[in-house]
Amino acid sequence: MNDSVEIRPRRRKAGRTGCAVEATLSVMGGVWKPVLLFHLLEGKLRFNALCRLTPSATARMITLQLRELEADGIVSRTVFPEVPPKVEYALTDLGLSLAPVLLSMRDWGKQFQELEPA
Amino acid sequence: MNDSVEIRPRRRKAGRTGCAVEATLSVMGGVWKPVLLFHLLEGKLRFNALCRLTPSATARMITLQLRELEADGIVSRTVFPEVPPKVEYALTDLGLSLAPVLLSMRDWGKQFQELEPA
DNA sequence: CGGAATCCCATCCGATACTG
DNA sequence: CAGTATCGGATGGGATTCCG
Repeated sequence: MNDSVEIRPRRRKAGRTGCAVEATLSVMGGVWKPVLLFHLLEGKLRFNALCRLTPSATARMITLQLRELEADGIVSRTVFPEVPPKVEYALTDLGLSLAPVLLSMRDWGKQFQELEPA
Repeated sequence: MNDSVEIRPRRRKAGRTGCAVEATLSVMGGVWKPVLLFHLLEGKLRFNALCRLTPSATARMITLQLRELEADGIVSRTVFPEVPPKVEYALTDLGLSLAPVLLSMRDWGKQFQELEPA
């Protein structure tokens, strides 16, 4: 399956293109990462719980996004060796430091939803 | 060119999927919108100025993103009828209300860049 | 339960050329 | 200067199936 060729795609694309905002986006860019992180603000969650909280994303996408967040040190993944399997995701300290960003996004979204009757 | 068929793609996808964060992302989601908006926080900018401030994006993408932001009432576009042409982009009041989100993103990115020597 | 692998089509987006 | 038009390759991501 693996041709032993480390692909490593466009990761770290905008690590420091000069703009601090791009650095943030290199970590939490994408449509679902902020949503996943926001849900994790309230505490650790199992995989299926995250799926239920994010119905607009497929399980596949949630897996991929979580893997990237894990690789960036934003979330931790704990596997409990039991049957049936149980995996818990939680924010790391670094992930927790994103709280101000996530909360301001939630606040703005709440305001926006109120003035958008559509 | 136009078959008079309003396509209107996946816009308004996550207007109110229940999660306020998704509502915010439906407006400022995407890789370059936050960057463009952040630059506009400091005042109105001409098209080429935005291009210079966002070298990682092509002019084409900047145009498209600005058009979406304009349609969502986040930025305004002012054309000056002179030669050579001159177009200025600025935040609307609604766009300005995104400042807390943009600033917290900048703050986090700055911190992140400092502890990332790479 | 929590994934990984594969298929495969829709779209994104860069490059290029042209315009008022 | 500030775009638009078009093409074509790359990518994204949904659906499905299978596995420990």
